[in-house]
Formats: sequence, structure tokens, C-alpha cells
Amino acid sequence: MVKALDTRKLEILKFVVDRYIQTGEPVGSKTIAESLNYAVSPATIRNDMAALERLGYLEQPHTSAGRIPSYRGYRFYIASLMPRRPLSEYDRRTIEDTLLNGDLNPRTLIDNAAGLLAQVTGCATVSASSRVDFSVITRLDVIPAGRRLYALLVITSSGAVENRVCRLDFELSNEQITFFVNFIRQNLTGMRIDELTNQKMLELGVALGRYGAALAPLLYGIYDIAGKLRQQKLELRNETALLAREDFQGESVRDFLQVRQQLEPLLRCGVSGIQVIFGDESEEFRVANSSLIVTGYSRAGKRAGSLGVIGPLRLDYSRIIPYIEYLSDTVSRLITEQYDERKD
Amino acid sequence: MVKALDTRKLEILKFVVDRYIQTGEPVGSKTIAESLNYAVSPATIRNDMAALERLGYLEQPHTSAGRIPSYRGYRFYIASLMPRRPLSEYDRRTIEDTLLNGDLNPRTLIDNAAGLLAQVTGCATVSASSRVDFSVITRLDVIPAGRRLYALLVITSSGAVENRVCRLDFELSNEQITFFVNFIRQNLTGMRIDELTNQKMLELGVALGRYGAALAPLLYGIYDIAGKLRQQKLELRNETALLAREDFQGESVRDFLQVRQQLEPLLRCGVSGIQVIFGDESEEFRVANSSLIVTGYSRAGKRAGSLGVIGPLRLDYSRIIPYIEYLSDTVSRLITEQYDERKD
DNA sequence: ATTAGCACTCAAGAGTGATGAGTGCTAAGA
DNA sequence: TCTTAGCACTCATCACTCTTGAGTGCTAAT
Repeated sequence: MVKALDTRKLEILKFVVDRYIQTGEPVGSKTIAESLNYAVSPATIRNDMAALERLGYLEQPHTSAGRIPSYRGYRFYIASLMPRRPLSEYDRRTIEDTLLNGDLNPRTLIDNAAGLLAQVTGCATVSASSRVDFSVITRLDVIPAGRRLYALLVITSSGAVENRVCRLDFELSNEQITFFVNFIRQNLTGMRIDELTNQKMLELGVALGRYGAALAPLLYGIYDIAGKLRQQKLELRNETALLAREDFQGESVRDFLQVRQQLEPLLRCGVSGIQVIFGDESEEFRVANSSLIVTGYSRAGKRAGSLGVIGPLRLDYSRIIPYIEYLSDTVSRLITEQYDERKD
Repeated sequence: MVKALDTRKLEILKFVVDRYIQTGEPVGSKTIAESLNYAVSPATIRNDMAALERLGYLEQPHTSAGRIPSYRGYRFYIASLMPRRPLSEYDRRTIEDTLLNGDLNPRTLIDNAAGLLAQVTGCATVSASSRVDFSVITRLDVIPAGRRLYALLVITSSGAVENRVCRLDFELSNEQITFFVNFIRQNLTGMRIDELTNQKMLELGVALGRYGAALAPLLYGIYDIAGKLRQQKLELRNETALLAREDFQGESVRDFLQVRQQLEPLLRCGVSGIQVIFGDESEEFRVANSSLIVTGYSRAGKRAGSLGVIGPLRLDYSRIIPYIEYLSDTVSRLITEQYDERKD
């Protein structure tokens, strides 16, 4: 008995995957023989392909068609056969500069990274910030922003800055603002954002005594900001770009409409390193003919969210994966560097 | 010669549009006769339909099919035949409360309105803020937000609050921050955001002398915020919901990919009142089988942006139009009320 | 002005046969 | 033992035809 996967079989498998990703057509023995400069005849290749099919790496759409990669084939390709090309120094520099020149608020940062990824890959991208965020409030402010309008500003130890504009039924004097700001600073600074419950805000309202009711919109505003910070944010971008691909029609499009709900649990469970999920294979991500490539990013070693691409099965994995890796690494590095652990 | 459009012809036209919107199938004479309880025979209706076709209100996909509305037919329907149902008190109340409880930053406000509209109509929505915004800067601040991280805060007279996080190569002392904040407040407060040019920021950099280079990221950050405020923001939402509609396939989807570029000029030119544009009819909005319903909203009588829906041609106009009207009116009212004209 | 009757049109769907790409198998050759 | 030529076989695709049925326009009668 020969070795199950000799060099030629590997070469054939790699060729089939590469070619199929490129053209979308099943690949036949004749084409392969040609590409190998007829080192062996099509018949030989047919034997090898039959073997690869028995092993589960290839499949046949119907009897008289060429072979296409199976999920297992794709997996093997990505793990072992795919050319590994790290990004050029120029690409790395460009990505890093773009991110550093943008808003460094962590949520915006990952959004920008996802935007770059979408631009570079032409696929839909998904970015998620983790739900478990133990950052604490480091700064609170209330700033007049118009007639009866007040901007609330909340800053957390992870560098997140959120503002929100609330309306009161009357104008506050400067003294009243100072009083309220001191009050909430005293009560909330240093508190973890998951401790800012509805209950807590009600207590503060009561503690404010006769001002409580009138200032309720501001307390609610703070609660709302905390909610925004606490919430796992899941952002899909460039969804429509998928539609331009001819291998993403009909069924796939319908499936894609529900993708948002499906992604939530999937992105929560954090696996490190690149993870590839195929749309028909898994329970959690059901989009016909498509694949999800995600990886996590982290702050000071703790998982902070996910970044990835949703594209057709026939994806130029070897080009896209390095981008995902570099972007998530860069985001991790930046949010870790700027993390203010002293205040934790 | 009889009156071109007698009551029965109007009734027939209305029925055809209603029915076609509902089912998407061409409507034949027999169906219409049935709906009229056979007051007249199908043959009579055929004569009327032929007349309506001659007048340009109906058309026939092919000889042996029923009639469908032409663009002119839709227009006439929207203008004169459509049932006009104003929103219920409950709906109005819910919309207003939802908006008032949210972030009242004008850009967020219109985003929230567009979100509600998308939710209620199940269509894609478009919201745009106008490019010409003569608001002035009323407040500037710099707040430490993490290690070497500084949040910039800009508030304008229209109630817009924007923040952005920048990174410096070193930490600033409290004195340095105060110095810089005073400096930019002196130089920029009261300035119109369209005056914050690159040139202006360079001048400030020079005026800062030996600190100029080190603080450049902050100046750039302010410039960037001004750019964000100045820019006409065009937001599409719920784009994927369109895909679920069976009358929105193939061609329409391809067209939709370019819709963004097409919309920019279209939303700039401000017409008051509801405007309906059909996808195959106009030069500016080319999406097969779809219609764009937009209206403007304004601040203190001056146009501030647009809000609308992109949907299939077969849209439940009588349900959707009241929502668009009420939402844009409410946004106009809120941003006008909270407009701080004293600082202008 | 309305209507019954009738011939006409045409999209959609089902069935047919030709085409050709690609296969598996077998037996002979290296 | 691996490789290969030859050959019969399979099956998607395409063009074509035929049938069906919905809906029409026209005409003559009411």
C-alpha cells in the first residue's frame, strides 16, 4: 500500500482548489494534465482524483463534471497547501498609519479596522466587541450643548469615550450643573460599567431628592451610555458587496438575511487564531455557499472582540487571511498599549 | 366625447394599482368585474382599460396578460386615488417618545428616525444631513482618556456633539492641557465649521511654536472632527431587507450596488414635500423596479437634510408616506426647538 | 353605452433529442 | 507496481417544439 497522499496527489489537490477558487467551474483531469505540462496523462490524474475523492478531499457535482473541493479539501488547503504570503512592509505601514490617524476610541478603532478589511477584500466583514468588559468609569461630565440640551460624556479605563445628548424641560444654571456633575462623579467614578444597573440609577435619583425627577433624563442618559458600552456590538459592513458575486445568489442571499442573529453566539465563544467556518457545514452559521473567517483580538491578553470576513466559499484565502491576522494583531496591540491599567 | 376619466375608470385604475401592489400579478378584466360585484361585464371593463392604457395610466407586459400601472399610473394613484390615513395618536406618541428618549445629537436623531422608518416599513431607508451647515463652534475640550490618549470634544451651535480620541507620543501635564485648551478655545470658539480649513490648523500649529509639532495630532483631530461635521453624511440602512422581496432580484440588486453614488446629488437638491422618484424613469436614480420616496427636514426653516425610503415599485405607499411625513416633521421640530440661535 | 361571442396572442411549462465534457474501467505497456 | 490508451457511459445544458390557459381586441347584437 502506498502513502495515501503522495506529492502528486497534493499537487493535484492544490491545483483543483486554486483553480476552482479562481474560476468557479469544476476542474477536470484534462485541465490538470495540461497544467502539469503533461508529466502524466489524464488517466493517471483521474485515478488520483478518484483516490482524493475516496479520502473526502474532493467531490463531484455530477458524474460527468470535474471535481470541486469538499469542505475537508478547503480545510486541508488552508492549513497546509495554501501559499503563505505575509503582507508587504508597505501594506503593514499603510494599515497602521490609517488606524493611528483615526479615532482611537476602541470601538471606532475596530470599526475602522473592519472598514479597511472590507475595502481590501471586497467582502462583507464582521466586527464584534466582546460583551464582557470590566472597564471602569474614569471620567464623567455634563456640558451644555444647546437650548435645554446637555451632552453627557463618559470615559472608561479602556479608553472608550461616549457622548449622548439629553434634553431637560428647563435650563440648568452653572451651579446646578456643577452640583450634578460632582454628585455623579462622587457616586460613579471608579465603578465598573456592568454595575451601572437600572436599580443603581434609581437609587441616585432618590438620593437627589427633589431634583431627582427633573434630572431623570440625565440619569437615564448615563444609564443608556453604560448600556451602549456594556452591549456586545456586532457590526456588519459591506454586506451588499457580496451581491455582486455570481456565486452568491438565490438561497445564499436569503440565508444571509438572518446571518446577524446567527453570528452573535458564534463570535462570543473565543477561540484564538484564525477560525474558518463553512456555511453548510456548521449548525451555527447557515449561509449556503459561504464561509466565515474570524479571529479574535484582545486587550492585555484578555479577549476583547472578533474580526472577520464573510464571503463565498470560493474565497482567495491566501490573500485574505494575512490581512485579518495583521489587522486583528494591530488592533490588539493598540488597545493594549493605550490601556490605562493604573485606573483599573 | 365623454369625460376622459369618469368615475368607473378611476375606480378601475385604483383597483388595478391596489391589487398589483398587493399581488405583483397583472390584473385582468375578469378579476376587476368580480371585485365590482359584476356591476358591469368584463368586456366593458376591457374597453375602459384600453382607454386607460391610451391615456398612459396602465400598461400591458404582453398581449395576453392583464394590466399593470405605468409610472404615470402610480403618480396619479399617489396624488389622487390612494387612501390617506394619518398615523394614529398611538403611533405618533410612540415615535416622538422614542426619539426624545434617544440621543438628541442631530445626526444621531436623524439616524434614529431612519432606523424607526426602516423598522416600520421593512424597506431600505436613506437619511442624509445637508452639506451646508453654518453652525459655529460653541465649545471645545480636551480630556485625558487613557495612557497618552486624549479625547477631543467639539460642540456646535446646532447641538452637534462629536468626540474623537487621539494619541500623543507622551503624556501631557494638567497645565499643558489647560494651556492647549485655552489656546484653541480662544482661536476657534465662534468660528463656523467650514472655516476650519487645513490652512487654519497649520497656522495654529505654527502659532503654538515649539509645541506645534508635538500637539499636531490634536490639531489634526479637531480638523478631522470639523470634516466629519462639514461632510454630508449619507446613511443607508436595512439594505438587505430589500433582498427578501421577490420583486427585487437580478438586475435590481446589481443596480442597487451603485445606489450610493447616485443618491448624493439627488438628496442635495432640496424639494419640499414628499417626492417620489421611480427607478427606471429618472436619470439620477437607476434601480430597476424600485422607487425612492424622500422628503426634506429642516432647522428653523432652513433645509437640514433628507429622509426617505427605497423600496420596490410595488410599495404600500398609503401606509409608508404618512410615516415619512411624520418622522421628518418631528425631526424638524426637535432640531429647531433645541437650536441655540443665541450663539449664532 | 353595454355586452356576448369569438378569434387571436403570447408566456410558461413540459417534453425531446443532440452535444460534449468528463468520468470509470479494462487491458496492455513500462 | 505504476502508468496509459481506448472506450463505453453518464448527465447537465441548450435549442426546439408543442400544449395550455389566461387575457385580450373586435364585431355585431342589445
